[in-house]
Amino acid sequence: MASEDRKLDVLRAIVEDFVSTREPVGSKAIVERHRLGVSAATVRNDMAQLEDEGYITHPHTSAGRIPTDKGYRLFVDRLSTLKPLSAAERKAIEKFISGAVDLDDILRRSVRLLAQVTRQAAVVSYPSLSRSSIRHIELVHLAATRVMTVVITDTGRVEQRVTDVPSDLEANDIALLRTVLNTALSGVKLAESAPVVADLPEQVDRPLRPTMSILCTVLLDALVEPAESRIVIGGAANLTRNAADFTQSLGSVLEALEEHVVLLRLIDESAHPDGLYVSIGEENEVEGLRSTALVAIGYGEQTNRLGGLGVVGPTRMDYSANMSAVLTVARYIGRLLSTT
Amino acid sequence: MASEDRKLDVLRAIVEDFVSTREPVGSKAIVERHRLGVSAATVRNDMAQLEDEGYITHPHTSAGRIPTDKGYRLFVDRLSTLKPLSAAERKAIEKFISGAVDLDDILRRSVRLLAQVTRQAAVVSYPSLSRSSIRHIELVHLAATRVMTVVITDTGRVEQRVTDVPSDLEANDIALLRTVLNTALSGVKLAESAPVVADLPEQVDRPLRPTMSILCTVLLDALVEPAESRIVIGGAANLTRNAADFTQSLGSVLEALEEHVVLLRLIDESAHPDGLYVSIGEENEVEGLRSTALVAIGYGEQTNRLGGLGVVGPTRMDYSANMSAVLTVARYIGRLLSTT
DNA sequence: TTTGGCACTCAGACTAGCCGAGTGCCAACC
DNA sequence: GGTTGGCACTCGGCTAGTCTGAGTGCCAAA
Repeated sequence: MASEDRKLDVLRAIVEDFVSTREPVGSKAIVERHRLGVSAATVRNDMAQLEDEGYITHPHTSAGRIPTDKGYRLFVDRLSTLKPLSAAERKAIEKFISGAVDLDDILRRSVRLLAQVTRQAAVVSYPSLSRSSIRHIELVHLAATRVMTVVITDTGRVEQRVTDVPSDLEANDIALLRTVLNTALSGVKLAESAPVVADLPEQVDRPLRPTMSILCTVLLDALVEPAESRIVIGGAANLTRNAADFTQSLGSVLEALEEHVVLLRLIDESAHPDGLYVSIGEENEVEGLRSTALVAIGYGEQTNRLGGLGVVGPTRMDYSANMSAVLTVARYIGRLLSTT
Repeated sequence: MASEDRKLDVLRAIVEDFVSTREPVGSKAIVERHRLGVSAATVRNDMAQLEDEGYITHPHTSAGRIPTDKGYRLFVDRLSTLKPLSAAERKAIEKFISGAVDLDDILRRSVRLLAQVTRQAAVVSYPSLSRSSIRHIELVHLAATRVMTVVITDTGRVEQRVTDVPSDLEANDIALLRTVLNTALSGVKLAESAPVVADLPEQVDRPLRPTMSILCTVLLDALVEPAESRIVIGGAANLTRNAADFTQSLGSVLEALEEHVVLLRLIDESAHPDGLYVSIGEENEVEGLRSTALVAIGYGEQTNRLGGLGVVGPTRMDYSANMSAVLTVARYIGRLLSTT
């Protein structure tokens, strides 16, 4: 029975070499590039076992080995170490993102940066509405029977809706409604806002109730996580560099990335701030991403997760580097958004 | 000398057949598929002339002809007719876009739709800030010395900024500032707002002036077209279907599409509401799009152009169909945004 | 358990030959 | 003069055959 430790070393060598060379790696190449202290024949025996156990395969008889999804999984779980980013890289991240003027800009810059650093496609989700709380509600009187409702959350997200209301409104009606809304809703978590909103029409004088009812409908619509929730994507061009790696067509990967709703759910459900989430190849729940790997993490604080971000690339990716990049960017924008 | 008219017919046949079959088209194929009333030999003579004049080329000796950029140009300018969309298609467009809840949603839906109908990558630019006018400015008191400024334009675009102000503010200070800002700025075109803003600090009592100055700085920042202006892209996956058509790599096309600043300038400068803009292959000013064709148009009204939209695809595209799709969607959202 | 040796496999690269779509040109025709 | 049929010619793409070498699997010896 071969030494378990050495077998893992062999697997690590295969993953690392395959990631950097893109070529199936043979026994000879391994003994040459890694000082394992054993001969090629021994490595071959180990490789045969690794293959039996499903960690690596053969593209064909006379080729070297490549890791399977299961092999990458083991590598990520047990063999990889986070490569901390260089001080210069951290500095660059900080500098680039901190130049942002608003939430949109922060996220746009983050995704761009992440794509650049990892050389993969990057995804950042907007801070989830339902976990943030209402900071302020503004009513803007556009015309006699036309009102714009603006909801501002503590994460800087702004939702607005325009509605027609049944009766002409005076300036002080608007002021009153505004006061009632803010008194009732300021500081309330969006997830807990529905019952509060339902109760609002009761709190105003009879003549304003129909108007308030309509506003409440609008609010509920704006406060419930919108069906087409927001996500930003960048660096899709990076996928073409590795197009050959996708057993599915590059097209279906791009399509999957454009399915914002699905992608958002993926990122938001899987990525918690306390730990990196890695999904490799067939493990992936999203059909179109079955030939890719996803490295994702939430941002925000343990107790108050805001959103998530990650990178999508070929399963043959530098997990160590990408994991640290994702982690670093998430920590940074988490801090940034928590203190805004 | 061959008949000029027939030569154009031949060019049209070549473009149409090449677009639909993706194969270089030969003289025999033309006489079979199009009733020109002449023999293959005659067509060959015409083709030789068209080639001399630079409208078509040979991939190699024993292959059929394909149009050059110049050939497509002639086709677009003189030979193509708009294929009006079917009533059902129009209905679908209207229905899908009118379900949108806000500006973001309108544009997101438009781009998606355009990509779907044309089966190309689609681009829609946000209504340009500088051409719209201010509908309302809202100040939100976040904390004693912290204020959020929200600018709402008549095109539904909302810009917000958070700032610290030098002195503690009372509720009625905010109310006063809000009134002054709105009195001065409501209805003012953004392009003409700078001098008005500069004058504002004078209009409030001395104690509030420093605060007003800061707010004015913020306003100027928000009102000047932001460097990274907004654009929405969809259907990039469609590009992969035609990847073989791009002499440059698909990657550089995707990269060009991610250069939002450049793309925005392209769309906004070239696309006027009164006419379709078509840029074919080498004509394109953007390096990364030299192997693609762009069909774009502005939306809004002649006198008040809001933004632009278009599709990007291979030069071998169905110009007629794409031009009508672009036109129809532009008209529709132009109307929609002008009446909001 | 490790190692060197050896027969075996097979993708990829290279070559040669064939096929046929399509051209260019020319002489004849209307 | 423009149009046409005929014909020789070109050349990319396909197929089949061959060769090579990297890499394996297995075995017997250390």
